[in-house]
Parts: sequence; structure tokens; C-alpha cells
Amino acid sequence: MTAEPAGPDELDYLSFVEYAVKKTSTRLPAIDAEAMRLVLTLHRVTSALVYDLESAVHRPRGLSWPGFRVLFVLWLTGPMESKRVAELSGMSRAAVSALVNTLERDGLVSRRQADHDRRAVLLSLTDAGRETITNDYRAHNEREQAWAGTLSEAERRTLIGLLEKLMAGSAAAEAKRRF
Amino acid sequence: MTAEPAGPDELDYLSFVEYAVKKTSTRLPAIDAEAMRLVLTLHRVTSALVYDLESAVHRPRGLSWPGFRVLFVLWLTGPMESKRVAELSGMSRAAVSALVNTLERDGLVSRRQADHDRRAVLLSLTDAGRETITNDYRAHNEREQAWAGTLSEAERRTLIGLLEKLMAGSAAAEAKRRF
DNA sequence: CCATAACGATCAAAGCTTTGATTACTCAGG
DNA sequence: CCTGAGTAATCAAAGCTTTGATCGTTATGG
Repeated sequence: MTAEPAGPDELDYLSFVEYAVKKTSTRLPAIDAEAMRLVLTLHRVTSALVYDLESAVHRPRGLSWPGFRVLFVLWLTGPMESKRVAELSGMSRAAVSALVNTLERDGLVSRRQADHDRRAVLLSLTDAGRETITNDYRAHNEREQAWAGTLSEAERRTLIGLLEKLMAGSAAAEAKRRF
Repeated sequence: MTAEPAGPDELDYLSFVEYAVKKTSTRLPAIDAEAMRLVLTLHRVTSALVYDLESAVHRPRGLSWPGFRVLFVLWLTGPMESKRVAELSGMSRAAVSALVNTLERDGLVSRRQADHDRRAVLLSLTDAGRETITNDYRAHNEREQAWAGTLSEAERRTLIGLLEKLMAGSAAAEAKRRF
């Protein structure tokens, strides 16, 4: 058998989930082990995925992951208020403001004052920004395909459906939202 | 009908995924829309979940999300080398080092030199640290249950299985790993 | 035995994040 | 009008992240 109840010394990032669930269950019997396993696994898969995309696709092309997210939104929607970009990219307004300092310095995004409201700032892609995000997204999607390719067509649909259900659920609705 | 093909102005964090997939598909027909939808959804769900856990559970108790992860590992494994904590918590060694400065200052973790290797640093929970993480994790798990409760028992198992498959897949294996 | 490579932790610089001011502007009621 | 509430962006302080350099310790091959 290869599946021994690994002690702390043989653990790695993957097997840690199983170890954590077992250990916690004996220590605090009242906890819900299945919920624990779900959240731990979800977090670890997503972290690995984002780390891979950022380090393999975006950083080599001069973008950070947050920078990519902002360019992506602007690429799809066209010029848009800073506030809306924050909402759609899932960042705070302050974070967008700070991030756009970098993107503007790098010549990828430009700021301009909105006509209808002088408090608002309109963000748009520069030509260089559009060029960057177009190529960057192509590479991004290739890498996405490599990940998604592990699952069958049916499995992918199932997974997406379950994630959407989770997102639409009551806990998500109650959640203190920034979005 | 409520499902109109929302333009950029009616979008929110949720409906953005659908909008992005449609728009990108017409613009770059070569991309794999299903892979795109999977990665976007996975990232958005996980971000919302982590944001909720951090803001509703951990921050109010004086822990950051990364701080929680480190305490959690030490709580389960017992005293452990800094390098191993980094591997199991999915952070770089430098990040652990910086983070432990804060945790040590707050009296939750203590550092000591390893006997067998004078380069290595052994991290352990203080009594206050153990107390903190025990209570913190109980609240964390309650919130996890609220999220997981959206899905049926069978759906939870299916979702966990698919996430594990994704994690075990070839793309994950190729991925430039920090872990 | 020793030179050199490998390794563990930390530091340094740059970037992104958060919350909580602050500043500038808009809007509605009196 | 014009005052006060609300809103958009930015700033400030503190924290976490990354990569790459440095320093000390350990392991190894000649």
C-alpha cells in the first residue's frame, strides 16, 4: 500500500489537506470535515492555478496578476470609470487607484476626467495597452486550456455548474462584499 | 425575460464572466471559451470565499489570512522548520520569514534555532497562539459550513473530486511550482 | 582535509492590499 | 442660494508578496 497515514514529516502541499482533515476531526469532533476539505481544496487549486498563470504567462510579459485583471476589464468594456473597473475586477477603489499609477507609468492605461462628473476618472487602454492585453490573453487562454484539458467536456461543465451554485448560494450573498 | 445580453453598463461582478466569455469569443474566435469560463469562475468564487473568511472571521480576531495559514499549519503539525511551514502553507520562505516577524511580535509564534542544523529555524505556537488558532478555526469552520451548505452532500463530493482531479492534472504538474 | 557547491534564513527593493482619513465635487432640502 | 449629506478618487500607514542578493552553515568530491 502506498497510502499510509503520513506523519508530519512526509507531508507535501497536496497531502496536507487529508492530514489536516483527519487531525482536526479527532481534535475537534464538532467540525464539519467535508466543508473543511472543500474549502482547503478549492483554495489550494486556485492558488496553484493563479501562481502558474502569473509566473508563466503574465510576469514574463511585464504584467502583474492584478494588472492583467484591470487591463482585461478595460479591454472588454472599453473606457470606463475607475469605480466600475473596481467593481468588475473585484478590487477596492483604492487598490485600482494605486495599481493604475503603475499601469499609467508603463504606458498601458490612461486617465482622464469624466465630462458628466468631475469627481470621476475615466480609464482607457492606450494602443500599447490594447496590444499587450491582446497577446497576453492569447497566451493566458492557452495555459487555461492546459489546465482545463485535464477534465472531460462533461466534467468541466459539471465543475462550472457547481462553482456557480456555490457563488450564488446564501453564504456568498450574506458575505460582507467589497464588490 | 430577465436575461438580456447585458451591455457594459449593467454588469456586476457575477455577470461579468458571461459577458467576458461572449465578447472574447467574437473577438478572438480561436480561444477556448469553456476553459475561460472555468478559470474565471474558479477565481471569482475563491476570491469571494477568501475575502469573506478573512473579513468575517480572521481580521476581527486579529489575524490576517496568511497569518491564519501559518498558525493553522503549526497547530496541526507541531513545531516545525520554517522551510517546511513554507512548503505546507504554500508560501515562499521569504514570505514566511517576514510574516513570522509579525506573528512573533504579536506573541503567537516563537522562533528557535534547530539543534540538528544551525541554519534552520524551528517555529512553534506559543500558548496564546494555540488558544487563538483553536478559537479562530472553530469560527472559520462555521463559516465554511455556511458556504458548503449551499450544495448537497453528493454535490460537495463531486466538486471536491473534480478539484482534486484538476490539482493532480498535467498542467498542475508542469506548473512552475513554488511549493 | 579542504575547496566548492548547495542550502536555510534573512534582507532589500518594488509592488499590491487593506482600512481609514482627506479632498473635491454633486445633489437635494430648506 | 447655500448648507449639509453623500460620493469619487486619492493619500497614508501598515502589512504581505515577489525576486534576487547576502551571509552563515552543511555536505560533498577530489
